[in-house]
Order: sequence, then C-alpha cells, then structure tokens
Amino acid sequence: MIVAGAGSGKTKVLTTRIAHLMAKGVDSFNILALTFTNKAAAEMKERVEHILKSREARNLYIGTFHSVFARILRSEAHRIGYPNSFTIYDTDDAKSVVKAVTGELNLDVQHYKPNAVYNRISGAKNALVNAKEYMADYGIQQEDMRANRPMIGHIYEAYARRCFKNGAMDFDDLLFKFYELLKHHPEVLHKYQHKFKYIMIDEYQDTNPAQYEIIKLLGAAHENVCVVGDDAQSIYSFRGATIQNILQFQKDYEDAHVIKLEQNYRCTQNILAIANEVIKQNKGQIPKTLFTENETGEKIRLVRTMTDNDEGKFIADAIQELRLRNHYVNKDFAILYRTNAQSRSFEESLRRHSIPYTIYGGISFYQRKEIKDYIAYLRLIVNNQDEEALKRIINYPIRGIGKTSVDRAIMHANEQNISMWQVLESAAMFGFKAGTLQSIEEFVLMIRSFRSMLETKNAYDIAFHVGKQTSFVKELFNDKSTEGVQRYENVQELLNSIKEFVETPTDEENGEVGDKSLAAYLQQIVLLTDSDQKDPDADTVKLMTIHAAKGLEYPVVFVGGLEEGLFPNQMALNTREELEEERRLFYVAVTRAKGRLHLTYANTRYRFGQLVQSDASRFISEIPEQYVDQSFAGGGVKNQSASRWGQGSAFERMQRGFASGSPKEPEKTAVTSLIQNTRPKEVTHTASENFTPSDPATLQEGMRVEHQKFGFGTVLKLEGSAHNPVATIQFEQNGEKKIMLNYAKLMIV
DNA sequence: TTGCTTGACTTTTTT
DNA sequence: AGTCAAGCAA
Repeated sequence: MIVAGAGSGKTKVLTTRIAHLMAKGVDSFNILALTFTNKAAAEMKERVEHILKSREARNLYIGTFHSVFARILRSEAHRIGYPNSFTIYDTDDAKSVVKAVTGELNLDVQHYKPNAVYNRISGAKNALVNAKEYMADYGIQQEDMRANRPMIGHIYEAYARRCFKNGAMDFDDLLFKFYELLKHHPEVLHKYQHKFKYIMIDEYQDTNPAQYEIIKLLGAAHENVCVVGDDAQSIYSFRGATIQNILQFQKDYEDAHVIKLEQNYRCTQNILAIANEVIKQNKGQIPKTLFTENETGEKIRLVRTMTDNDEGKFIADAIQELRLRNHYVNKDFAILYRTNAQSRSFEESLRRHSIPYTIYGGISFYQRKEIKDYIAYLRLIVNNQDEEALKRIINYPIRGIGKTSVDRAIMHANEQNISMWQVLESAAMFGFKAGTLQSIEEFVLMIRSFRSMLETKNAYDIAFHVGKQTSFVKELFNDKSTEGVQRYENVQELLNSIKEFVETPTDEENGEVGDKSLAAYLQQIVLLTDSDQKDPDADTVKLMTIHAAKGLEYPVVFVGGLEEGLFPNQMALNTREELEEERRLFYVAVTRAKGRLHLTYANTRYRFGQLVQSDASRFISEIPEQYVDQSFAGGGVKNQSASRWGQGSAFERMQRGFASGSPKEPEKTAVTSLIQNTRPKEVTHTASENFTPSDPATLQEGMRVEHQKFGFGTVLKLEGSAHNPVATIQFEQNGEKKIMLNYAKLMIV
C-alpha cells in the first residue's frame, strides 16, 4: 500500500511499477490496473508504452472498475441469466425505471422521489446488499421508517426484477453482478484469479465495499495487490466510498508493506502550507505532513466580490493580466468550483473577454436528447427487452402510438409476464385499435429489419441505415433554428464516433479481438465521461468541479464560490464526517495549483433564480494570514463575514423572506389581470343550419371551409403526418389557426 | 392523440 | 433561471 500525498507522484509510481514488472518478464496479460476515470487509464497506458517503447503494453488490462468489469461481463453474463449483449442503464435510465415501478406499486411518486429512492438503492448495491437483504435488515428498515418511506425495499425489489427482465444493468450492477458472478461461479473466479496475477489500484481511498470485496476475491490466489491512495483526498463517500478500505488493508494482507510518499513535487511552499494547515482541522486523518523543496512562490490571493458576476469578471480580468505579464497561455489556467451550476457566470465573463475555455461536466454529449434518442434505437435493436429504449422511441418520430397505447402495452406485459416488445410483436392479440395496431406492426417490422443486419453489418453501417430509414434525422435536418442545426451536427458527430469506433484497430488480443459489434459500442459509450471526450491539451481555460479536477494540475488555479452554504455545501453540514469531506475537497482544490492560487467568493449570488447573500467560507478563516495576499481586491480577511447591511436591516429581512420560501400567493394586481385579458377574443360563430362535416381527406389547399366555432375561412396549407393531419386556415373573423383534422369538424363550402 | 400552457422543482459531488 | 411533467384544449 502506497499512501501518497497530493502531488507526490502516485501515478508515476504505478506506471513505473507496471513497466518494471514487464521488464522483469511478467506477461502483460497478467496485469490488471484499475483507475477511476478512463482518462487516467489511457494516460497510464500511454506512459507505460512510453517507458517500454513497445506495443506490448496494449495487452494490459487497464481501465476503470466499471469498464473492466463490464468487459468481462460481456463474455460471462449468460452465467447469471443476462444476455451477453446486456444494456447498461445510465443514471437517467435507472431513475426512469425507478419511477415506473414506483408507480406500478401504487406508491406516490411525489413522496417516493425517484432521485432519493435511486440513491438509496445505489447505496445498498455499493454495500453489496440485495433487495431481500435490504428488506430483512433491521437497521435499514428503521432508517426508511424514520424517513417515512418504508416501501423503498419493495421498490428496490421491483426495480431489480425489472432491470433483469429488461436485460439491463445499472452502473452499480456492473460491480454488484460481477461480485455475484465471482462469488457463485468458482470456475469463473478461478479463471480470473489466474489471469490477473498482479493487481494495481489507483485512488484507493475512493473505493467502495463492493469494489473492495471484488479485489479481495480476485487477489486471493496470488496476493499481489498494490494500491495507491491518499486518505486526505477521499471525496467520494457520497457514492459509497469508504476510507475503511485503506485502514483495513494492512489487516487483510498480513505481510503488506506500507510506503509513505510525503514529498510534493507539484506545489509551491505557500500553497502546500495552506493545504496542510486546513487539512489539520480534520480529526479523522492519517497523520502525515507533506513537504516540498519547491520555491516559496507567490502568496495566495484572496478576493471578495459583490456578486457572482463580479467574481466571473475578476477571474477573466486576472487571466488576461497574468497571460500578458507572465507569458502564461490559456491552458495554464483552471477555474474550479463546488457545483456545476456555478460555471455559468464564469462562462459568461470568459466569453465576454474572448478567452477560449472548455467546460467539463454538466450535460455530456451522450446525454443530449437527440443523441439519446438515436442511441435508443440502437439499444432496442441490440436488446429488444430494453423497455427504456423502447418507450423512448416507440413514438419518436410520431407514428400515432401515444401514451394510452404505451400504457396499455406495459399493462399487458406485466400481466402476462412478458416483455413490452413481445406484446408489440403479437399486438393483434391485445385488442389495440385498428389504426394503432397498424402503426405498431409497421414499427415492429422496421425494428426487425434493423435487427437482421446485426449479424452481417458493423455498428456504423447499422447506425447509418437506422438514421436513413427513420424520419427523425430528416426532421432534425429540416429544423433550421440555431438549436436545430446544432442537434443535427450532434447526430453527425455521433455517426462519426461510431465510424471511428469501427475503424480503430482493437488494442486487446484477449479473445474479444475486433469486437466491433453494436453491443460493444453501446456498452463502451455509456461509461464515457465528459473528461474522456475533451482534449486536455487544447489551449483553453478549463472549467470543472473540484471532483472532476482530482488528479489534475495547473500552473494557475482559481477556486470560486468560497461561501458558507455553497462550499462547504449546505447539504454537507449535518455531520462532522460530511464537513470533513468538504474540507478534503477544499484540500484537493488547493493542491491542484502548481504556482498561483486564487480564492474568490461573492457577497451575493443568484441561486434558484433568487439573490442570496452569503458569508465567507469557514475554510478561508482556517488559512493563516501570513500566506495570504489580501491587497488584491475586495479587502481583508477579518470581519468579512459580518453583514454589510447590519442586523435586521430591511435588506436582510427581505433576504430572509425570499430564502425561507414564503408561500407564494400570486396576488392578482390590476396589471397582471390586464395582461391575462389581452388574449385576442375569439369571435363566436354560429354554424349554418345545414352544417355537415366533410371528409377531411378530401380537403385541398385553397378551399373555402366553414368551422363550427371559427366561421368561414380559406385553407392555406395542409401538413402533419398521415396519422395527424393539420390544416392551416385563414379565418375571416378569427385570423390564422392550425386545425387538427382528426378532431375539428369542417365543412367544405 | 397531440401540442401548448402552467406550475412545480431544482443544486452537491460521478462511474 | 431554466427544465420538466401534468393538465387541458383541439
């Protein structure tokens, strides 16, 4: 176990060890290295290759826990009842399933919020607790009772059953199911124990119990496990990571060597000093003091601004000035923050200053609607049990299979205990209306025809064909609004990425060589993160959350939003443990800086669309003044937390009023009621005595028609799909209106 | 069944 | 502020 402080060269140690093992003759097939991001994995692979100057490194199993296990599950999943081409649900899919089964259990979705329930389930899985155990566990049940949500266990069970039925695993399942596979299939365990004779794990402080148990199983045969971690940088406990894994390590592996790396090669003395000072406030740490032989460096700059926009402006100004005076380039700068929502003000100010930037995190490429829709088609083709994908596209583009029909299909599926797809395949047996039935049959035929390509065509050909055959890509193309053009470009980019996937030669030669199937592609992309797709060397200022910045370093770092309630975050002020994790987060943020560090905070900031006032973060007051340059902007450290408006001022009372979310009573003032009444009044028309509706199919552009309510008019345009024809009519009394011909009654005059 | 309006809700961090 | 789902008119 290597306990390595920030900037002490963890990754270098790991890569060197791998290279060393291989130089000593260890077969690269026998080495497994697990990281937390694909990016870290790619980097490690590259570095090993660089050291060895050979392509031998390509046989290494280096990847994230999730991607490595997913890959193994791709060839072993059938043993635990899953199709090998199982779908991986991302968080959105998973929450959607939670919501669906909650509803089916007749529980109130308002009360059993999918988000909260999903987090609960996720937590259980990360602790290797299955639904049955969840319901039987007294402690867990007490917790749920106290939260007044006693039925979460049942939701968990239904959720797990549904995922299984859909042939789908969520992120946590990739660990949980892999664990179960090893646990219950000795021959599989044996196989991988002997394959992975050397196991290495980066960022060990962020592993959860599931990962821990898996490693214990895999490593049991050879007991050659090398972990690298830093308890002071443990920042993922919210997803089940526990520091216990580090503390427990020596007990589990009796002859484990512990090596401490305490020299920092990254930061200036000043930066390291404040990092050490702040982290000292935490009680639950392995005591160690990082030192550095680097120069003293500049003092830390602490800046207070009036508003969040001013904060953004200050940073943009500072970047401009530092670039000019010190010959920094854009990529030397990083702006770090606690929450993704903070990126907006920085983004705006950088754009105003024409400083190129890259934002990491937020909505990733694959989460965009048009991409998810496209991918849903591909998912359904590969795995037609995938109900989430099916629901997403069954009526996109609109083909007249609406909510009622979908609900009915789901009901039948549940009743018959078959998949929704199977219901659609034999739709004739379930009494759909004739029109709907025809639409369903056409849909089923189309998906089947796509599916028949799976055997013979590669991922790109299939995807291209799908785009051509369905009209939704054409729809995107025809949308010439800015967003529409962007969406179309995104779809093109998706196709490019598939093409690239197909054409890149596979690195591994582990029996899965050249797995260019659609299933392989789909399983790969869902595990990609934003950081994996963006080029870190591009000459742009980088914006990201502190979590995303872990493992990275920049010559100049700005940490924004150092305010009580934001950082430390309001949600993390309940227990000492939570607060200490926030402090570790601050530690991580600070130690990203090599040369210069700026800490900024704003007096007021918009949150939730409302102006809130906040005090300086407590972390600021934990920094000894000697390291801080306060002359910069904004003013001194002392008394900054005191309100500028004084206690009980009108402003403060106003703030409290807003903040406490006083019940909104939309008083109808004269003005609002006036506005509401400005809608053009329809001129009522009494239908002619001989009014008899004509067949809408006979309608032609330019015809004169009568509408029962709107009166006489001329047909300007006929549009809409065959299922839902729409006519634009210029009425003599009521102006231009769009009329749905399926419902409105028109008489041709 | 569809498309628009309204109101509710959001923000912690991520594989 | 911005997104999303439920509710309602056509």
